[in-house]
Amino acid sequence: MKSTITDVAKLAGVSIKTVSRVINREDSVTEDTQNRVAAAVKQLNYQPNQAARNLKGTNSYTLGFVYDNPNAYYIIQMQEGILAECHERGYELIIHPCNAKQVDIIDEIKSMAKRSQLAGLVISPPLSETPEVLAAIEELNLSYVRIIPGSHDSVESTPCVFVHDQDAAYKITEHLIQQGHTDIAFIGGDKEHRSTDERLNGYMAALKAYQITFKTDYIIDGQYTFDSGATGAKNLLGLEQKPTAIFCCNDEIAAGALFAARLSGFQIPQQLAIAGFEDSPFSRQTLPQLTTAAQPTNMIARKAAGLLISHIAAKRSKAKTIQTTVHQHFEPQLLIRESTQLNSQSAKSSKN
Amino acid sequence: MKSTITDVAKLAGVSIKTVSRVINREDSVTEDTQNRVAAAVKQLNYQPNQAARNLKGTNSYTLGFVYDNPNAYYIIQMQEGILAECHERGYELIIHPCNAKQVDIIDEIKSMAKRSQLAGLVISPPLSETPEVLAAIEELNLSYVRIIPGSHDSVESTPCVFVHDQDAAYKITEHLIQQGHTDIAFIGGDKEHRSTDERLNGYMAALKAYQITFKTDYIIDGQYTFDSGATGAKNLLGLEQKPTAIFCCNDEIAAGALFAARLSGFQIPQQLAIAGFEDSPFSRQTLPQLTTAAQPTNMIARKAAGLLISHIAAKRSKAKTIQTTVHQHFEPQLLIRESTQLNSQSAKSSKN
DNA sequence: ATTAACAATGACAACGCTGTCAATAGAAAC
DNA sequence: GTTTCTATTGACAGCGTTGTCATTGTTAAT
Repeated sequence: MKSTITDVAKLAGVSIKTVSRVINREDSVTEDTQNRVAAAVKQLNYQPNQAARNLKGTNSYTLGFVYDNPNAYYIIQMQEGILAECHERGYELIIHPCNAKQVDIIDEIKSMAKRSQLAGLVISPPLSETPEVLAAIEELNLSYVRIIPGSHDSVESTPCVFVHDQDAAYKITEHLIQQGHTDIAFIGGDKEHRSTDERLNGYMAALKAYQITFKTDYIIDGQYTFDSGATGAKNLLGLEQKPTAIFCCNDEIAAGALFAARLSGFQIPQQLAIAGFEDSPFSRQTLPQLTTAAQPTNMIARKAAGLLISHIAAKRSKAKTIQTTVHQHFEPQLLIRESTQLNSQSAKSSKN
Repeated sequence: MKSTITDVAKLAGVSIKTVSRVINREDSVTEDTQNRVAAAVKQLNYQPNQAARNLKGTNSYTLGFVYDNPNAYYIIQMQEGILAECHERGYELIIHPCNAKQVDIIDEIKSMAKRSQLAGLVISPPLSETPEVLAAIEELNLSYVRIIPGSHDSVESTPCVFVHDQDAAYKITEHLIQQGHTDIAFIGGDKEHRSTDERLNGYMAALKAYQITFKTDYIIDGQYTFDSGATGAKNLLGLEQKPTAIFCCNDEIAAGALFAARLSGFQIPQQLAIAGFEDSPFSRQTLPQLTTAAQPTNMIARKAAGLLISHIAAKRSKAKTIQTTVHQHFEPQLLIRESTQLNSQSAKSSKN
């Protein structure tokens, strides 16, 4: 039933080593031989045994994904992207949820990396922003990619995928401006998260570009929670000069703001436009649905995994020039829905 | 740096086989020897190499988790539970998201099971309710556990963890009754999901137990969506004799119902009580927060993985009596929050 | 024509662990 | 005291793959 490299070799009439060569795309194999082997592989439905491949100490075909993030939706997207890439490139993935605040987090990561003989690690925010964690991995001499909000100006010599929150925030703000708004407020997320700053910067940049002077009253500190959005909106709507639009730092905040505003009798979007950020399920679980910005998390994760695998391969083949830094830009997508759009067909809401 | 079983054996002054015995908790090892080995393991910070363990064809220490579920929150909980158990018992986990509607799903599962040399599979709903998938796994002669809504009356001879949605629904309904309600409506989820029926049964049972005659008007078909909740509530509140409480089949529906009710000017919970189901993040993202029922998904998953591992171990040791069927009951937890509770301190809402 | 160089392939060991079976030692039975 | 049993331990092969190095055949250089 289960075929091994030996079976393939026999069928193809070559040695197991040659089969191995074909599998691993090494050079020095005749095209003819390659074809014969490929045919045999197909016929026997042969799958290399991962355990055996990993055993030969030198290299491994297992990646790790370490995360600490309360947002299940984000993680699942991430994970599925990484898995897709791993699958395609013949790697396995070990997933490791953890708690950044835990004392022995460093040991834990080290221990898992060792136990599973990882070839590399994919690290998502906020872990990817934690210097101690990065230092620990560096020390293990393990390859890794980080996914981080920001732009590549700031950054050192390790593979990274940058998520351009700032651009996305700019786009959203711009959209609000184009809808005719000039009194646009901003409700922020947790200050420790780099993303909050990024998004605020995008907001400011858009205002500036359109020569709208911003009011400090309109910038509200908050957290990434529903309550924070509700409170923020209540405060904003109690101002002398109310804003006509609110850009919320994520969808949860926006959902809270929307709820509070509607309860206070505001018509959305007629009297107040509200935009979120992230394209989480929350943005579709409101009435009306929220305009938001989507980062292609799945693709970002996939790209990150791809980068990592290539990096590992380069390292393996002792390439003199390992291209250590790789920049990757992802265009965020603006999802315009009913919460900001005045005219249009989408008024019939409710039935999707 | 990285120590192997040989290093441990040397340090402990025993053979590698003995170390192996201690690691795998086989019998026939003196307590004294065990201690010596354990000490050496600790001193060297030894971790068995998983790849090598898996290599010896006969058994593997890798489990698989196959899922197809749109609910990210549920999957993450599930996954973390399984991972915790795997970690504790020295197993690894390969995660495989998939699409049940895909044509070649069966082949896909077979292929992954083979490639990763899985020792067993954990299957969650709705895949765990799909006969073809189960048949395929059966054919692979692979151990597996299923997690399914229902009770053990119905079921065959494979390890299962049953999630008693009915009991939980009963509890919620009972809670509403105890709050003084008699006009209690029900908004259901998708009909294809077994859980919808289970929850409806619980609702009916509670009404019956308290001798409340139910009105067919009060039972609304729906889907597991926010919109469905909003529409359902609107209809219910348009009835001649309005219900004073609504039990929604999950939290998304409840969030929709809550939103619609508040917009129509109803005070929650004073004029209308609303309860959800699942304890998803949605239940905390409303104003007021939703009463709901929590299934301990994490623990359920953990238990399932534990069951599977034990089952595999039994099979391995050629135990004459493999206990094939295992029933496991989990007590759902009632989370009473502001959306149903009239009196009480929790009125101060909003600030958690 | 002879040699050197290179491209393509194969033989074989090794990776770290567990299964099998043999060896030892002490206890129990004769 | 000798034999049998049992509990504890160890020696060694082998899992499926890749790395190393040797071998073959072919082409280019002399």
